[in-house]
Amino acid sequence: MQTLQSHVGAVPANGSGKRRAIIDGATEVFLRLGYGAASMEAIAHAAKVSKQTIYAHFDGKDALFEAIIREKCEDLRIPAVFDRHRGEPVQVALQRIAETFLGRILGRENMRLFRILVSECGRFPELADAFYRAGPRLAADQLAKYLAEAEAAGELAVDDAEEAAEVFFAMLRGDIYMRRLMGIDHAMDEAEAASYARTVVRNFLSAYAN
Amino acid sequence: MQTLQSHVGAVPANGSGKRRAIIDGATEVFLRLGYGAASMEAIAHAAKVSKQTIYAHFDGKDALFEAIIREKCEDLRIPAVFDRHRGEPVQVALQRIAETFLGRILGRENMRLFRILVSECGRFPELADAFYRAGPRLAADQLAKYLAEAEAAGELAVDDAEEAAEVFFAMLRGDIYMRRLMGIDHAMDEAEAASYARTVVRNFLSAYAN
DNA sequence: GTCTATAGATCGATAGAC
DNA sequence: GTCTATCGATCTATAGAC
Repeated sequence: MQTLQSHVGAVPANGSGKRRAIIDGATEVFLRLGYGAASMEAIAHAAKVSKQTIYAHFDGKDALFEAIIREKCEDLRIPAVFDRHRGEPVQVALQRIAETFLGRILGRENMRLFRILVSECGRFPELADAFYRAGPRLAADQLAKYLAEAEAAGELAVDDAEEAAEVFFAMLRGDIYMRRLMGIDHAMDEAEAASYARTVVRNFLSAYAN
Repeated sequence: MQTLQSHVGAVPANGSGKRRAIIDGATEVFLRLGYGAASMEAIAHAAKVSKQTIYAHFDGKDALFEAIIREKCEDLRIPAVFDRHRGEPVQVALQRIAETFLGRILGRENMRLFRILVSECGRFPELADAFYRAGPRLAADQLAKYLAEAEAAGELAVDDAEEAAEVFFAMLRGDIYMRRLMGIDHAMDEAEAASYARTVVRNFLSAYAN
């Protein structure tokens, strides 16, 4: 087994470009077709390399799949939309958070990623866990932290911040998340998302306002 | 092409048993392995018939898959838990509805069915639609009807019954539905479900109580 | 490292005997 | 209708030339 150093060093000027091309091509093919239907030949074609070049960089189909899914999960980590802005009312902050996440979680890339993880959670349980922790769990934890701070500041009445955060995101996903998952509905445009977010925030504040 | 009459009539005493065995075996294998990973040989083995016997009853793998998924979707149609009982408070009715559905939608069979529909919604879009209409959509419509009646009776303040029904089920699914889908969490026991249902009903009534 | 060519296994579907 | 045996296609992974 070669060292990481030599492995990385062995693909310098043009080689690293190949690795990027493989990952990008594999990401596109896996997310579009799913694990089973994605053939190594289709991936090689999408990446514009030969099959053997893929096997020179990755141990096999499983390892390639793991690599691209883990990279996608890292991309999920969201910017800091949960920071409490000085003087910003809770309703405004929640509206901003809701709109941000509606755009993200209902987006095409996230849908494809979630579908493939649901399909393959039996074969790759650790990948589903990685997704959950980098996505829904992290977001809920950060919102819970925000809600707890708002409660401490006397702006909300949440006795269980973690539970409240989960309720917020559950309402945010709502029925359209299921429809999107099954390919029934299309994504919302910004106006629809803003309107739906207002409904969610209103319902949430009805239950947790001070 | 033979008539339906002759086709049904051609599998009488022992033949209809074979057809049942094929459907049962296929259901088990498809829901356990998914569409792609389920081989016709594995299905034949599970049904205790030969592969050719399957092809005598079904046009192919696609047709067999469609048949068993459609049967499963029919099984989803729920009993009448939405009827307004005379004198029953809204809170009690919603609690009963919530507990009933928590047991169903988080159950193992429903999870497996939903996973495979999410995986194959690209290949079989009409099956995903059939599931949605027989399951989540039907339930939400029935709850909306109940909520509208409760509103008319002055027991609730819902200006949009359909929206309120979707919010109710969205909260009911909550975070655990996603965890269950990805195989992270196990199903709730009855005590957990009852406790969680109380939280949902309380939050719902906070937003929509009269 | 990268290519072409192919081995080895498995799958969906079918042929032919009974 | 049901069985055994097999075809043709396709897949992952590898061998060998450069």
